[in-house]
Amino acid sequence: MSTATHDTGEPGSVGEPIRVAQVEIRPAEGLALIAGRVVALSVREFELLSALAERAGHVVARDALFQTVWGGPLRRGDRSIDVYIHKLRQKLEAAAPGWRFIHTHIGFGYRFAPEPAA
Amino acid sequence: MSTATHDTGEPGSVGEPIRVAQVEIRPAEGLALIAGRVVALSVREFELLSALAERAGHVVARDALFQTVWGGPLRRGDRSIDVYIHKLRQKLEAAAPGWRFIHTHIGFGYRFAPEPAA
DNA sequence: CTCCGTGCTTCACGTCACGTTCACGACTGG
DNA sequence: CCAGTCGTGAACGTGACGTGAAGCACGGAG
Repeated sequence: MSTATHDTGEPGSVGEPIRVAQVEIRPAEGLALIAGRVVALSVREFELLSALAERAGHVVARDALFQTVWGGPLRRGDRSIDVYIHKLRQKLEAAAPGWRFIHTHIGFGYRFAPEPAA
Repeated sequence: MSTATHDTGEPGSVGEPIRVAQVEIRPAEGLALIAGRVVALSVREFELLSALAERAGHVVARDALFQTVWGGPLRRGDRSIDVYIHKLRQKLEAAAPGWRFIHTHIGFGYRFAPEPAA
């Protein structure tokens, strides 16, 4: 099931690599590896992916996501999250064709979970 | 670990996960797991399932159900409940073929209880 | 200083999911 | 047989999300 790493640690301590299936995130280096390939991510993209991957398998609310990555309350009508989810999905799919990583839960938020494209 | 659980202990409020047989409900995430599979539910579907599962094994009156999920008195002729029970049954059966979860008690309401279809 | 590339935000518009209501058929109890 | 209740599919208005492009801000190169 879950990749052992049941993180009991706080996300505040940047340093622990996150591994979920074929996805590896190295906070210390600002680097992400998907299916063995290096994926260049910007700061926002990287933190968004981290926030999602840290709670892999769980739905993360848009609210909480924005709070974590942007550091403030999500203003109504703000579409930044959507845009960056889109950019992430593009890069992830480019690195691992045939896989889906970020799932939308309308009205709630997003869930990170590597699955075959079905 | 992460979010400090705001547990009011109130039934119907967002709080602890509900587990009944192979069904797991996570109110905080709007997520349901049936037989180990993630079942994406809309807000209404999710709250309806929660309301039923919270009183698993008991018959919940249509009145009470509507009050809990829709938050108002059930208007005569309103079929919303029926429609959403139908949607729920579809998704539940899709996730766990051969099982029946929601049982009709004509004139009274519905009862949540996982049973083999046989 | 000016030019230019990169990254983040905002805007516009199309698409789709959600929730409500309607319609019709099947079933129940009297 | 009749009236009421439920199952189920479909239509429809609304809002949420996906997505491409434009607009800013910033920093480095020339």
